[in-house]
Amino acid sequence: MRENLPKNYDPKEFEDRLYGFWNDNGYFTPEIDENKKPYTIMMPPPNVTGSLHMGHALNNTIQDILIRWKRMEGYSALWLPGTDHASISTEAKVVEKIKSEGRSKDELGREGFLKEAWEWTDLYGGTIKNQLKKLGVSCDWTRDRFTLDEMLSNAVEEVFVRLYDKGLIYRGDRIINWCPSCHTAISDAEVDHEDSHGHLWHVNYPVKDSDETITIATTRPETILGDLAVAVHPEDERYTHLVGKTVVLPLVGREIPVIADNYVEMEFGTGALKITPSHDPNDFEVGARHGLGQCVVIDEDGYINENGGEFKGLERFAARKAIAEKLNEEGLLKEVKDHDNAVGHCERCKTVIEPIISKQWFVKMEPLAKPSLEAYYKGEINFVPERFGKVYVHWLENIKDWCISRQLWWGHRLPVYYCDDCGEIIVSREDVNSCSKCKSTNIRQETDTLDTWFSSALWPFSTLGWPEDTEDLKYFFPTDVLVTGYDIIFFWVIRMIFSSLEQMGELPFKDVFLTGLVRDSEGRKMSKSLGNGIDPLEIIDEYGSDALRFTLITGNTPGNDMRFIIDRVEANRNFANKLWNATRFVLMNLEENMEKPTLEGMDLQVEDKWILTRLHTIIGEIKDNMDKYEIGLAGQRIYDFIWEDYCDWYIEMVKSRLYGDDKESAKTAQNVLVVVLKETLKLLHPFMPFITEEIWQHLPGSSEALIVESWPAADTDLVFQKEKEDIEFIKTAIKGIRNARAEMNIIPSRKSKLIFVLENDSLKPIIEDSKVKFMALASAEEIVFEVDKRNLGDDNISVVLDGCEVYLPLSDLIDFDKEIERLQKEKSKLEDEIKRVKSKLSNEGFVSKAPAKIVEEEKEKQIKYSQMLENVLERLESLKR
RNA sequence: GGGCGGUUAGUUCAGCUGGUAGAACGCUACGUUGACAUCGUAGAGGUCGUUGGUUCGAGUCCAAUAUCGCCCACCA
Repeated sequence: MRENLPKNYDPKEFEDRLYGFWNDNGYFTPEIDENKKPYTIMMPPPNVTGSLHMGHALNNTIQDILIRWKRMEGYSALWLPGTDHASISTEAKVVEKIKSEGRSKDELGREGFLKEAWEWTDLYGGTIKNQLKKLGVSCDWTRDRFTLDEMLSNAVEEVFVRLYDKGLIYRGDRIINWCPSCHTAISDAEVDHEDSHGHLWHVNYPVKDSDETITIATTRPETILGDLAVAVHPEDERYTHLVGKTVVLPLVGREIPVIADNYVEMEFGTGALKITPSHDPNDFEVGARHGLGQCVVIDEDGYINENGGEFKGLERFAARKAIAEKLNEEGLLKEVKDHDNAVGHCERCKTVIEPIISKQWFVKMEPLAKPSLEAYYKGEINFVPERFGKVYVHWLENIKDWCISRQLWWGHRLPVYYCDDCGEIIVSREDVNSCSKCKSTNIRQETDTLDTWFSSALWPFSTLGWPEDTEDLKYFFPTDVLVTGYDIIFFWVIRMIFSSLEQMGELPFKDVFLTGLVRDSEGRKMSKSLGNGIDPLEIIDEYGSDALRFTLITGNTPGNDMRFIIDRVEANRNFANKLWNATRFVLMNLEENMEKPTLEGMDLQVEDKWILTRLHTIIGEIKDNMDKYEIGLAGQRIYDFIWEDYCDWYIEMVKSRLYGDDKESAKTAQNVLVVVLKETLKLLHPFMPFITEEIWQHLPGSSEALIVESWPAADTDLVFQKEKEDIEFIKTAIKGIRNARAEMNIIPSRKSKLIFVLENDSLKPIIEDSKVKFMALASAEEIVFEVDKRNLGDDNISVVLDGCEVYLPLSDLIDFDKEIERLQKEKSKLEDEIKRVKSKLSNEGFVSKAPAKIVEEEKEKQIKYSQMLENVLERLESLKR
């Protein structure tokens, strides 16, 4: 059954195969088991027609690590995947597609367009899911959801109706952000403000029946056409006498009042502000306060309408230019200044947003925001890293009503019906055919659809079957952690929280793990327009999924942006290769008949106890790291353990036993090698699932699948303090000897005799016990002990250690000047150390105030280093003679 | 105008509740020892942006400041 591992690490050979193996065996699908604790993560649904980018790769890797870890810890772990219909984004793609075929939305009509959209979805909907599989995501595909699924659409309707009935959804004429290109309203969150260089036009408005003029300042002269007042600050003495008077609107001739309002900043511009209630959110407010009414001059396409007189039909920016010119001609343009300000752009298409008055549907936010803030203040929401809590609070404290209606077709149509006879508005879960008030059948459904985030806000529970009281919902809700990018806190995280508090009465998750952005190697945001995006699939193809995953989660911290450096992927691929080859080594040295590796009845040697101690130490440390979401640190610890402790030291130390005559000792080593390797594979599995599973299945005594093995627990019976210290000493000695030999340019093939001169007997058994290790790892040919170093000649290299000196007689090879130089270096190192320790210990404050333990350690160091220095000095003296 | 983050070895980044600065890559020298050259051994490289403060002791806490970047924001 056990076959050999192929000679080369080739992730392509097994990654897809293992994904299929896991998925086909149902390992991703958790059982609803009351004896187990649930652990739930909802995958942030990518756009249904999107494709995988590094951001997805990062946060899905994190989720996969968490879910695999918890699954191994024995939880019933559900990771629910799905996709988002992404209304505006998908609709734009479909519009573009039909446009390229010479057709338009209007031609197709609603039904026809939706048919196209579904075809598009069917065509591209599977793409990102298949790409995610390449990454190794162990999510439950049997519970795959789509925001337009019937089940989720029911949830959307239910929430809409409930909120409406509670008065939390209302319809109204408000000033909203209009995208003239996407031809829909969008919410505040969907507007990107970009600083742009513009101008500040100072325009004279003549005061009626007077020679006076009042000069206003505006960045948007085209909106003059819609002005309904000029406002000044109530306390602005320059204008007090004009308040209440009337001015004549240039170009238009309309007579409008001068009003006083606190909103006006006296210092800005001229201190006089034109008021255009229909095309500026602030002016809208001012206008409402003063009962100015409305005057719409820009239409939904961004063109001046019939209210614009001679400018009718001009595009808004052309109108700006034309109007500025006309004002200039008429001598009303006092001056034009350069002026930078933030201009709102459509997040999706980058078109400049036009604030317009429009009848739209809104969610009243204040009552929903309040509980969300309270939950946070009570400490019930844990942001990782914590600082994002402030972002959350700031947004909620300044929240405005949420415009949820979109003039789009791809999405959830509002469950709203209008009676054309009596004007009744009916909001209903079921289709409405007749008016509940006048019984008329002259009924039509609202044509608008909902903001795509309205449905994703319900994701944590709509995916589990809510509003039905399903078994899934009862068992898996609330979820445990949300993993997503900090850029969608406003769009999504907050909305899920208030939606869940409102509908479910509890938080949708306890922890919010926020990832940073993956940038290119120069720190730029990856973007299509720059063409600097790195395709995760290409990386996987070249280096393997495990290498990519490991790269994404190490060497960075949550919430901080990271640069994608290809060299790091290569390094991690090399790490996988290292593990692969270490396994091959273990396998080729196993007895054919080994069935189940065990520590039972084994006569553990000192290095066996050392590696077990190291293993069980990191098991504990990794648990701590994982509990704190320090997954990068956890990964780093396993990496170091495998490469340094296991490969560089343990395997090397154990080789002589494997090849030696002592069969029992060899057998013990074999068992420890496999036992430790298998525990290590478990620890590494969440991070590098493919290679670990592949190796696992090749090892003796393995269960059928590592993915469902249980997570290692730290075992104090396998922590051996004495043996650990002994091996640490041996390592230091070997390193010291190697160092000395390298500095003296002694080639490794030239073996040397090691003469140990001990300060006392305590080290003797330890050294004797490790004779073989010195032979192998320090190129020794013989080990002897000498009591009196005066018996040794000068033709030695001397390595000074804590508690002993090691002499290497290599008379013919020794360049004494070099040896003196080397010892001088040792000397100054030790002197520096002693100086540091002494100054610390002579500091009255340190000795009296620092913890006794720290002081004691420093004292011990002083003695140790002094002794070592003495030995070095002695040695130097004898060489100089 | 507010808020936040970065500033640590040539490069990319770690560094938890303060106690002699770490990794990877790169670089230098050596190495065909029976897993691995996608490797091994050894080495060089840092006044932890600057200035103050708290402390016996600060990369680590506090305050200023410089610089880069991000987010929010109704001075038109």
